[in-house]
Amino acid sequence: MTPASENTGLAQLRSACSRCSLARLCLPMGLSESQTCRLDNLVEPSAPLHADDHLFRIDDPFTTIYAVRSGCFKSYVVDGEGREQVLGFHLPGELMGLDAIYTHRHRRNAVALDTGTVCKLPYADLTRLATEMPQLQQQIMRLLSKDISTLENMVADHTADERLAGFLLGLSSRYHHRGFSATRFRLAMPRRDIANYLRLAPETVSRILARFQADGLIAVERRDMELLDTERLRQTAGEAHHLSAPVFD
Amino acid sequence: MTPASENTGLAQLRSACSRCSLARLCLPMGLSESQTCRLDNLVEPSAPLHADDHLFRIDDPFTTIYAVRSGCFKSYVVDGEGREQVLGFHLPGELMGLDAIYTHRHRRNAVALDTGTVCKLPYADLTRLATEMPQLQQQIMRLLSKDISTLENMVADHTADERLAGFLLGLSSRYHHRGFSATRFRLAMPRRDIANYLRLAPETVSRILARFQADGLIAVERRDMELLDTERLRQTAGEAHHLSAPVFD
DNA sequence: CGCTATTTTGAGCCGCGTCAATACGGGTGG
DNA sequence: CCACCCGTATTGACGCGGCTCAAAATAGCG
Repeated sequence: MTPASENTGLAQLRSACSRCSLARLCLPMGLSESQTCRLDNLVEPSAPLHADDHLFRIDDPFTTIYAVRSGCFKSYVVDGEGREQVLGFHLPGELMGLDAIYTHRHRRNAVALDTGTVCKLPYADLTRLATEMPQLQQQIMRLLSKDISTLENMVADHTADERLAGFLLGLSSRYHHRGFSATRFRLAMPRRDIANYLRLAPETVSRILARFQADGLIAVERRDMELLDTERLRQTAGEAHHLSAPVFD
Repeated sequence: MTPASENTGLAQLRSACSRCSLARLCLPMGLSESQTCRLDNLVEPSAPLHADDHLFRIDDPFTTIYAVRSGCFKSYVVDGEGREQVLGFHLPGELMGLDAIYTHRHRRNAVALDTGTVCKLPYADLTRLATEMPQLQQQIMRLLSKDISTLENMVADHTADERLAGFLLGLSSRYHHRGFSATRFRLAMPRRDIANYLRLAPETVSRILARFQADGLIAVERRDMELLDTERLRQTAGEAHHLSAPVFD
């Protein structure tokens, strides 16, 4: 192998947002090709992670923002009584760690739900680049602002039916934007995590999924989900259109 | 009056973050004196607003970030069935409108609860200045990130007791940071708004306040609130330390 | 094939919302 | 100064959505 091809190989391995199929969903969204190349130099790809591998834990010093490259991740906190509280599921192209900017320490734990990889973005380098690149600054602020909008959606007091319907529609939309089917997908997370995320009991999730199925809204078999009647599902969700963080629309 | 003194007068009127007692809580936090002066040139003070005056409404084009200078403001959305949903109360030094960055349109309504004033910050100018002033960029991102943390606090499924105790402690902390008493303050908002913000029924708020009073935690008379036992109040709040957006600690 | 984690199903109960009535307070006009 | 009125707040009775506890069914895995 020649040094030249070695370099090319290394550059590809080093990340190449410019060639990443997720670029239009991720941090490079809206950046020009040359701007994306400058971003490439910051990004460091991770070794493959496996289920239960943690990316960071609460109170870890905040140095890095993580972008999901493949797989599905979960972020959560643990309260004083040891109860887990799921705060989000993160699909490829989505960022994790943004809420740590304020405290300089992570405010959540982040863990892989299955095998996956991430891109690491050193925050100091990222902000330095952002001062030189107004579009990147804009993009970071837009992503922060979007997280706020999504959380605002979460705080509304929806019924269990609305929450679950909204969650399924949100997942559907996110998978669709990534080139997967909007109506058939595999749930990366157990019922327990879905229930916890939606602030419901696992039993409630099971019961409602069963009823949705009886009503012909969905066909569900363990982790395999099919949306049969998205229109009625949307009516059921009501205001909770996209109960699934972060939202892409 | 000489032109010089006219200019000085105008500059003071034009805002003077440099002289504002709220500077250490607001956007200028962490900026040097000369940096704050550059911010001064952007800021435009508002005419006094009265109760029920709106700053902006949902779907208004987003051009401006608002900083509360005096008074108390409420932000809320209205859902499809016409029900109001309170998303936050905003005290002096706090910013409103940050969640509109993503969509370029406002996602909430903002209204004065009593007589008050705000500072208007044109967003385009602000981001332009931020590219030249890394500390300002940092500060905006920190404030965005803090809003995320606060909302994360809100989404946890606390009991009604925890929510209300957390809300009172949050208000207490915010008043304290502004130089007011941490134990005696006047509620700027009616019970209905408190209940709505905490996702409770107004009747529930009344009942719990009555019980808190019977238990010696507080003394409350209409809008006048006194915290008698903050320690037990904190125990009651549990994880909901600061159920009041945005948080300052 | 047995072991364990996950999911489903059933029974009972409790926190909080809903509905309704009452009390309070601040403003207005006589 | 008092009578009246209306919005806000309180208090009580009752019902329901979703949680808890318990047990059975199913799937993944060594």
